[in-house]
Amino acid sequence: MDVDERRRPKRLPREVRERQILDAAVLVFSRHGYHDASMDEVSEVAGVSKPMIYAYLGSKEDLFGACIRREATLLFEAVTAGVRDALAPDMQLWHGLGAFFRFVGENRESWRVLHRQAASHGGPFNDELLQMRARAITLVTGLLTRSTPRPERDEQARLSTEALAAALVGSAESLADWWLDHPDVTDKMLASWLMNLAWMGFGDLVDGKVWTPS
Amino acid sequence: MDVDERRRPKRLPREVRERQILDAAVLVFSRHGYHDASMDEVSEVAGVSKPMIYAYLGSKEDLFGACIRREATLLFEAVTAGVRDALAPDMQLWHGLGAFFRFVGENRESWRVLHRQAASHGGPFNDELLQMRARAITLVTGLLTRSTPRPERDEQARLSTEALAAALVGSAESLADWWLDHPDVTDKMLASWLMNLAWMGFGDLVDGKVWTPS
DNA sequence: TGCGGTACCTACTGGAAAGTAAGGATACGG
DNA sequence: CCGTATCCTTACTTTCCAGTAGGTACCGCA
Repeated sequence: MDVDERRRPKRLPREVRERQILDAAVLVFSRHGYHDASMDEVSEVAGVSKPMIYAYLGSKEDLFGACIRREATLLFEAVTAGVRDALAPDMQLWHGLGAFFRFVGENRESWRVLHRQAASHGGPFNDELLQMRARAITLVTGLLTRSTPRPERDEQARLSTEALAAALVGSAESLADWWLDHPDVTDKMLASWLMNLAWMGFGDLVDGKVWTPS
Repeated sequence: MDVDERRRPKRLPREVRERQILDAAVLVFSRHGYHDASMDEVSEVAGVSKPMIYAYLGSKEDLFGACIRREATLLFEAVTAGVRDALAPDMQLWHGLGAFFRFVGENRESWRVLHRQAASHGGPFNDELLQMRARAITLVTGLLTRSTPRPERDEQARLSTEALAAALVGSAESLADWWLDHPDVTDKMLASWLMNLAWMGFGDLVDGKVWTPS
């Protein structure tokens, strides 16, 4: 009876604690945003005292940066894993969108942190996030570029392609946000809708033409 | 010599001061974000002491809400003014996009406040912003709905149309953000690119088909 | 000229939260 | 059973900033 195991928190290796702390931080940041989240709350949710966080993960900014980095990497890996290089461009896009919405559906908090909170800073971790988005845009840009038959690409064409990639990435992000308010639809429906918009355009959709995976 | 007019701030009517304060607040909020913006800095930029702000505009949240409301209203009015009801759907969209990018180009700070800062809150003014975005989505949804020839609209079709409207609105927002990093392009180019994406889709664009205003 | 009201200020308070000091407890190798 | 590295805590300091108390200067009007 000398040791009550529920009250006595076990000593755990650093690696495990760091994961717990990061998990808690993602949750708290996603709920309150960067500034309204307090280190005290993170420590409470993580079940660890505050100095541990500072010892393991550094300052609040460092902690936030670590969250962003971890979640963004996971998301990016999920998307790239979904894209198979050998496929036709439209099918690549299709799989990429599918992987994206699947990830968001399974990791709501991660998505909130990435998209809402991280975007609203001038801080250093914002770069981290912008960089990740830039990689996504690059990915899509390459996909679009490869899908154009003739390679006479002047500066104008290159710019417009990148812009369209940015627009496409943005529409996926916004659709993911819209999803938060309409939880009844599935990830597959979203992917299919956006795919149709991106590949067919409203002009064709109005005429009843649709895109379907070949 | 009894009165140095430059040092002696004139007594101004409330209306004027409120405008000055709001202008300053939009600037400061757009630079630092909601939390890193201090009322002291707002008061300094506005050329007015802090208690004036509290007397006229209320708390910090109230002030921010007032900024959002003013800027969002301006943006929304600019867009709706650009859309002529009598035109064909594609032309309506075209004019709406043009008005949107023109506004963003002429009001960068407003845009930053609206899109970046306001989105990252759970607070009450976030509703203000979400509501404004919802109105934009509604506008586009109506436009798209009217453009479909046959009105056999089941729930599924209605949902997908709204989702596409959300995606379109989001892509315009993202493109506006992308613009901040690529200042050389013009508002007309952006509107044209996005119009092509939205109406023709990549499938047609790859084939060399383009949309042009009729 | 005095009275009320509005514009406006300096200088403070209170509280929240980032970050830290200093030490306690546990495992483990010798 | 002793040393030492690691895990972990309570309780504190410090800074920053939203919000306010209380008072001054100016205007219109009787």
